[in-house]
Amino acid sequence: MAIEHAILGLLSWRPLSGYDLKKKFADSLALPWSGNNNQIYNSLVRLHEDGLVTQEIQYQENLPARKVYTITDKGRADLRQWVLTTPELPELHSPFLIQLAFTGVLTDEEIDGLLAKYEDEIDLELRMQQEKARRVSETPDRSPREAFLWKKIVENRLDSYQHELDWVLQVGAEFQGLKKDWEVGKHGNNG
Amino acid sequence: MAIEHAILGLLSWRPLSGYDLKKKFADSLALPWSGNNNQIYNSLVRLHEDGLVTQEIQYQENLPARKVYTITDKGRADLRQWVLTTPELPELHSPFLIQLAFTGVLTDEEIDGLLAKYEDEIDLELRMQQEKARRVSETPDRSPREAFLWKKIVENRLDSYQHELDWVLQVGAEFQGLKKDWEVGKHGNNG
DNA sequence: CCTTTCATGTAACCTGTTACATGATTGG
DNA sequence: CCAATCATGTAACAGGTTACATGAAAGG
Repeated sequence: MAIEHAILGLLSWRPLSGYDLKKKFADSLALPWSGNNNQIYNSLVRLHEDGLVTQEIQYQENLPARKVYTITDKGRADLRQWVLTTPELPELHSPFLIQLAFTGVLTDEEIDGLLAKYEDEIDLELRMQQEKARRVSETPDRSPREAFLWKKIVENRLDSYQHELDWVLQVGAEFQGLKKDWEVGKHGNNG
Repeated sequence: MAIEHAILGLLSWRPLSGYDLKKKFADSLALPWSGNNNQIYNSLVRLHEDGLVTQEIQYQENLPARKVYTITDKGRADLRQWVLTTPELPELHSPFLIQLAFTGVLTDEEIDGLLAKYEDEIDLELRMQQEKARRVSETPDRSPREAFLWKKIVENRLDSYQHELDWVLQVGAEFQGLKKDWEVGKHGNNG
């Protein structure tokens, strides 16, 4: 499971608690998980059972106890092997494209509206992610090589939004241009 | 659920059986589902229960009976409403980026190897999808407007592979250029 | 003889989400 | 007084996959 290896990866940098990991995932642009408890706490139990991490309970004054996890040699070996496995293809989940596929029943204007809404959403999301990327550095105290790769990973994600934005702008523009042809073609209007 | 609306969308074109739908999904570049039985047959049961489709059993000589589903007015209304809902943002699932994020333990050459493998895979997939796009037309007997939109949907998917390919080529090239700097920076090698 | 096509359906599993549950401490 | 932070965990659900199960007919 990828999230277990992502957890192992973060633990290979320094020991962390479940709560720490949760925040890392929630704040990260590079690690695309929501940081929900279920996955993290259950993954940690499995990693512990498999001997890939060790657990140390730290009792604190005035605060709940923390379970701090440290990667083991077995864990490092497992991580290394996983990182070297043959890469999988990326998958794009775009519910909007499905919607667009079945707009046959809509008017040209309704489709214009949908495209415009989608454009606004992508644009907003892109700006927010760019802003977030500017604020937080995800690779403190890491090597220049790792800093470079993480920058490229974040770029990949931001570029895919930019690419989507470019696409919708172009579709919108071409759609405008073609509307007249369609009107001529059918000598009437649609609905 | 999006796949139920995709099914409803296809049924809005013409009545189809579960088996027909399965093939449509399996062959489609625009509809990103594998076409597994579980989803399709269960979705059809739900759509039928909700009165969005009607079912007609067609008995055949020398072949199993077909259950052919036809969209109802209620189904068309439901589809129209869904198509008009506010678009959701696309999600990119890229396990490779997670792998790359934790390559700290690898040598520069091992990372080169990973990038090259990923490039090959994306390139191969892109060619296969392009070939498939050339072979099959997914919008027979549809309006020019719908043909245009479906072309754009397929373009979106192909472009996202092309974009990924461009990205990995650039990362690979930059990585080559920086290797020397890193060597100089640490006056040694890594592993 | 074996594989593919036709056609329907079920079972088991994996990954991910939101929401619920508990409970002390700190800060506005 | 209310919300946020710390910290762990569980439950219910949604969406997707592969594999199993059945069985006739056609084609190489």
